[in-house]
Amino acid sequence: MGEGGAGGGEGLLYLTDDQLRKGIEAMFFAYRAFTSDPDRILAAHAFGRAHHRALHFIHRSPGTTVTNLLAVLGVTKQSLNRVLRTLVAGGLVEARVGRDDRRERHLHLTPAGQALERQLSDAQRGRMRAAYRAVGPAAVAGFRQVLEAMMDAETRRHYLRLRDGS
Amino acid sequence: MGEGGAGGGEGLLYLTDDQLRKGIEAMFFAYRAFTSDPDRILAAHAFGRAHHRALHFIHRSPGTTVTNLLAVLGVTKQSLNRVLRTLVAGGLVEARVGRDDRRERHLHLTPAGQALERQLSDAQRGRMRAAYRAVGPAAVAGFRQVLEAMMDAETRRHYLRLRDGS
DNA sequence: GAGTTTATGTCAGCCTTGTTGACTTTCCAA
DNA sequence: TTGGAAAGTCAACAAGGCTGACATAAACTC
Repeated sequence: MGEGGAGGGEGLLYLTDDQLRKGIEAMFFAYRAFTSDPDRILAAHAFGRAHHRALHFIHRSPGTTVTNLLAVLGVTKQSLNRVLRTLVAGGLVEARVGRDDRRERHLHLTPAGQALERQLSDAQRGRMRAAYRAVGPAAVAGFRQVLEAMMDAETRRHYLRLRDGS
Repeated sequence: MGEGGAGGGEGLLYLTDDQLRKGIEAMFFAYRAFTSDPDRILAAHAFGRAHHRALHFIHRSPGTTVTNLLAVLGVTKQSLNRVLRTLVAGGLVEARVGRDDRRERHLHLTPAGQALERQLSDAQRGRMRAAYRAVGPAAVAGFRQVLEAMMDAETRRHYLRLRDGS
């Protein structure tokens, strides 16, 4: 019946290649906007996007270990280590030796780190809030549902643990 | 009344900092998944994400010029030129001198370029289709609405021109 | 026809952020 | 006491951004 091979006609028009393509392009353009505000702030501090990610998740899970952060961020320890080193050197992050297991480093934001994290997340939330307000709660619910359905199982685990309170 | 300062109580709970934070984290994790399938394919061909973006938009707008592609992708000409050079050298893209204005290069995918683009977009659409199917058309509509509301005005212009047919 | 602007390409160099591989130190646990 | 996990370090490399400077051809303008 001309629905692009989906057949049946029970309202599957939203699964056509054309609709999927529009969703793909929307993700590309929106993600660029999504990172643009923090990027501007970071540039002024001589930090990059990787530093923002580290600050965000340390803020979310104070006292988290390097290994845990590694799993959440999905990068190598060498890559993360370089970022953490500059954050510690810059006085934004403190790496405390673990009490129970003294091999572990528990990561915390310093007051300066909290200030920058706040500045970055304020900017990012500002854009998100404007978008949410413009489209209303029903659209927002759909937005989150699609994003969650796109994640890999492993990634979703990390996401849900954060979403539902660590 | 305890709605995080939004006040009024007319169902503004979806605008709390906590809800916004969940949306931000969902964007981060979903975007990583979103790019993971093409990234795997590209790695096997010794290409990167930048090549994928160029292939995608040349496929979408056959005969587009370098300047136009520059505006859509939002990168410098030096950066794009490096990518285009390898795509032309690899026989995936053809740069034809313009008829009316012979300074312009009109970009087209070769059959090999079309084949790779198809492989990449099939993978990306596959993930998107599964997510769409899992949540249904209403959620998908909300997903697109939020993404479009997040874009900068300038970016949205490019997006809409593509969305509604170039 | 001369001068300016536009479209494109190119060279050189820099930065961030990712990668792999090899190795060391620390230290918990069997 | 020994094996292995956690953490850190060094070296080298690549992708893909960036800036600045410059070249060329073509189109446009006066």
